[in-house]
Amino acid sequence: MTAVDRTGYRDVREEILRRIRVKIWTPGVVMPNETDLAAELGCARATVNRAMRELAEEGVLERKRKAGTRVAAAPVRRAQLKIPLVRAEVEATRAKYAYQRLDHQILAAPADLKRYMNAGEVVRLSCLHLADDRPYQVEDRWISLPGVPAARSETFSDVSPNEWLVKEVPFTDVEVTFSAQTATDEIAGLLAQPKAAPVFVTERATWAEGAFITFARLHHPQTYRMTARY
Amino acid sequence: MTAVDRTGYRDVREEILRRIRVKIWTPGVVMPNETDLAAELGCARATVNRAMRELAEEGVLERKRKAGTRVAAAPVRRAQLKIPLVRAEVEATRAKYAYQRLDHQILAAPADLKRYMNAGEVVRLSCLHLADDRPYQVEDRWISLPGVPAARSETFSDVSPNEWLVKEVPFTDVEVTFSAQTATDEIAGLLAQPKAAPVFVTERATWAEGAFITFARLHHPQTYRMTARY
DNA sequence: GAGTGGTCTAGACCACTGT
DNA sequence: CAGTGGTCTAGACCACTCC
Repeated sequence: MTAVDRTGYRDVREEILRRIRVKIWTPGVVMPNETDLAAELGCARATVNRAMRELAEEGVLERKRKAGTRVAAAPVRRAQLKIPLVRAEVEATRAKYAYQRLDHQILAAPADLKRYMNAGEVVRLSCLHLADDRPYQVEDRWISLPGVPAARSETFSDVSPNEWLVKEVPFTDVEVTFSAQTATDEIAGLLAQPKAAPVFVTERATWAEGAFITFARLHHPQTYRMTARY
Repeated sequence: MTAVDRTGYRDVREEILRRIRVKIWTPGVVMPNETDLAAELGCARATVNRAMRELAEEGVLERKRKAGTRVAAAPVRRAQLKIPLVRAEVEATRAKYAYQRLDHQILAAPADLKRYMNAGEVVRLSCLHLADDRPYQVEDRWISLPGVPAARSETFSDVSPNEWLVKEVPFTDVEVTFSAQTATDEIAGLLAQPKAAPVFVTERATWAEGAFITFARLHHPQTYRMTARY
């Protein structure tokens, strides 16, 4: 007895994608509206709405009130990038995670950070993250003391700034940027890479309710891969 | 007259985030269930559900049936990465886009692609994308002929494989990988970069309904930046 | 002005899973 | 087995925007 069950939003989603693949609906062309499609597929309008809304968020459909829903003509697909703690990232590979604080100072905000904060002091940190005792990531970090006063009395000798900040100032607004750069001699040395080796650099700026919190520059050796699906 | 309106899912979302920031709810601790929170905030359970569900998708909350909802203890935040066509990416910077096909052959699938396809022929392409007549991206691409038979008769002399494929085989499943690599002499030359310069490499493998479609390796000069917010 | 998506509600049943 | 989230429904009102 094939239990056909009810038409769920996943079914609607798959049916929509199928019709696009089979070219029943082609890019730029208006599809049926929610009410009609719901009637055709035998489900509530809300079910169709959820399916279409999520496909629109992923960049597959374009929706406009009154104008209706179309298959995206110039698709801008959206991939979800998972951003874990370094520790979790390392431990996910079954490697042993270790952390070393290399440098720790308090100083006036340097010119580099002018984009993020005009004045005030910062905690300046340099750290090394290891996987199975091999260098995994070099972290250069600046924490705004106006933004996070509690950072002044923290030494970061045992807890990485990443983990400390997540507990202290959770769920901030973040901007990440990825690029390929030439390692400085210092970074190359720390990562056990040849001089002028390419490094994968993640730069992360963080705000909480509009107030600047921290900026981090993370350097990975050439072997590093960042992956996403969509 | 302050129009207080109804409590929408965005309001619920903000209220939840506020309570986390103010540490009313802290990482690892169970929050009220949907029914109770809906009653407290004066809205329907479905409204709370949508807010909590979306926050869970972003990695802010962890939800389990029966166990309830908690603030994520080891937050794995999720950033949305927008992946446009190269043309759109270039034109978004108000630069003039141009495309050159450098090489075009049909050959047996090389060993590199064993991970994706065992046998059969492929279209092998090498292309250059330009922004204001300056090299922007070098594209190495392999298109599976078993997967996309129509590719055999296409020359790709005017239309980039990216754009052609999007129209021919829309909305596929994709895996993207980003890394920093050392440019080969050929790539460095095409990108007008010094020898052994670091390049930002995007590798993209594509399937449609389980069938392998194409693999592309995209090389960007060191100046390239990829950005996301969350 | 009219049609479309955007959202909310109240209620229901179900699926999963901790205890 | 009982509590929680997951989803569906039918109906409603609203906001936007094309015509």
